Amino acid sequence: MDGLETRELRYFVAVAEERHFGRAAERLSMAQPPLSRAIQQLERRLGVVLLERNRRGVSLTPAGEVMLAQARLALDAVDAAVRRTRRAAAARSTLVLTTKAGASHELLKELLDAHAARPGAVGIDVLLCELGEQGRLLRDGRADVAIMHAPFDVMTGLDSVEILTEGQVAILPAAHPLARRSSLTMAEVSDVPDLPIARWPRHDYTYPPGPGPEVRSQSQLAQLVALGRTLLVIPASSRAWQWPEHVAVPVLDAPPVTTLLAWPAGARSEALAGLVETAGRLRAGGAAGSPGVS
Amino acid sequence: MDGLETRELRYFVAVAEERHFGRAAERLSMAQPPLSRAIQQLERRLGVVLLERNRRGVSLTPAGEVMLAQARLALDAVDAAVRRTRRAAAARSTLVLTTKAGASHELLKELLDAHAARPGAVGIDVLLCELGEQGRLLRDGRADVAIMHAPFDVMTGLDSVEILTEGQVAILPAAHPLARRSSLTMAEVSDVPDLPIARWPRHDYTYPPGPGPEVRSQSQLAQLVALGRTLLVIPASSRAWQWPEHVAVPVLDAPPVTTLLAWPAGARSEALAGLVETAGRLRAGGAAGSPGVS
DNA sequence: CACCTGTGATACCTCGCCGGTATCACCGGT
DNA sequence: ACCGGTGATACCGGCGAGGTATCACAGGTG
Repeated sequence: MDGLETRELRYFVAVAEERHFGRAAERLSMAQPPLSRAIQQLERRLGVVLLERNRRGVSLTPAGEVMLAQARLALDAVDAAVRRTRRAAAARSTLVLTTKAGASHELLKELLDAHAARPGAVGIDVLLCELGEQGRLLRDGRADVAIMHAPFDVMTGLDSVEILTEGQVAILPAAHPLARRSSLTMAEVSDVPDLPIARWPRHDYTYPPGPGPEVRSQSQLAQLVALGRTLLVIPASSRAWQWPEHVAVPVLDAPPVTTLLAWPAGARSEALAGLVETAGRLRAGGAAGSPGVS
Repeated sequence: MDGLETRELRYFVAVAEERHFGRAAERLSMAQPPLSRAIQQLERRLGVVLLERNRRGVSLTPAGEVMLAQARLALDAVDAAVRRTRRAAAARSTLVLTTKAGASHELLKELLDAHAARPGAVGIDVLLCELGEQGRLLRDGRADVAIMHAPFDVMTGLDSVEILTEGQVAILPAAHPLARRSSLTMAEVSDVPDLPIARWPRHDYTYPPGPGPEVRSQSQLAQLVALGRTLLVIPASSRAWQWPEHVAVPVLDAPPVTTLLAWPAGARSEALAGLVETAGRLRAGGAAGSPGVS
């Protein structure tokens, strides 16, 4: 009746992402015909058509979209099982903490120092990641705990404790007229003709239309900011973006950003509980929860 | 490098749960030798010893315990992928709502009526389950939404909206001395010699020690209550437990029970959002969140 | 309009590995 | 010493995963 091996899920994800059997087969290091057959078998077993075979590659049916999202989650869960089991077997266990490169420098340092000061605290490995990759890393077991930022990061499936809430500032070239202002509004910064806001790729790797430059990474964006080609609205504490030739002006009506310490819902470990308690103590902001130690 | 087919996870879970290769093989409808080999191969690929082979069956290493928990989650995620994809393909989609049999009768009826009154509301199938099975059903895709009760049910990985908070009552035989009281305390009901509180099995199927009868299902417990062999502390609205020959006495210091409508974190569907909104409107208690519709 | 190109599907074959049977090695309790 | 029950090993057979060759089809393109 059921079954569904991870192999089939991996195949489907490859085809769904590449939208092309040939490229997917190449990515999977296999020939195209068995891949076609495997997908057909998957569709037969599910009793559901997942792909529309067009003349130029394939496209996803609505059910296929659901399958893609669910298959990614399931594959992440399998990866997490492997990683967490391996780490559980390693004698000296450490916590892997992941955070967006450049964000919350002082806060992270403070947290690590406070944690290291605890008697019997386990070591913490810091794993820097891009953009909103923290959730993925937590879900597939590459990380145990993450520093994330509401309302930007998707927190579904994660538990978290609040560390810090702060306002946002606009980063502008010092010579720009707006740089002399003591404060700004979102309406003002979102429509500055000579400093259009950068555009990030969507999930399908295309870019939304607009005048701003296209960027794919934080370092590209940093370069553009340094060149005075775009402006940025970021949490006040993100020092990594601040150069001498730029100024930071508070944006009054930008939504406040909350820095959170997050972990996979249901995680149960002594070490994690200790770190979360340390974080909660660091800033006695309202705790949203705490990892259970059964 | 990695791989890990769900077959291997299923095999491991069977052996870990049965703590016996032979019984696990029988449960899997296969012979014992290939099962042994598959587990050995799994351990080799992970580079981790998961099982201690004792003379009388097997026991789990600490890493094996981690693997068991993670493998269950991963297998649930795979099942969920299948179920959600099939349901996405079914033209006329319905929501599957699950709830503990017997709990929150009136509330559920009210919710279903209110939902049915909405224009364009999708159908709702009700799936009755045992004990704290709701979370499992949500995680493996057999249900889309559940009625759960804090602080009893584990809410990790789930989003929820509060529907109702209420006190708890003790259910006693009408003839019992305590039944004439207008209220009771936990201290009083937890130590009634002739009505010892029933004991539920732990996860390893053993029972905690104590004088109370051992029960494995709600219906067994109902039978014992009807026989006047045990007492019960339950939410005031759980009518299913109330017979003419019993009385309900409020227990003043019992923790209040909150009835919640819960769904898998990250679920995104128009139909679910509608139901959640209806539930939130039903009782304008504080909403803990709402499912995103991207 | 014939032809070439690039797509996924089909036909057919091979061989790896998954599972079955038979048996062993080990040990604990009579 | 013996027997029963455990998991491990040896060996074998068949299914199915994957490879190669090829087809069917639809668009461009001269």
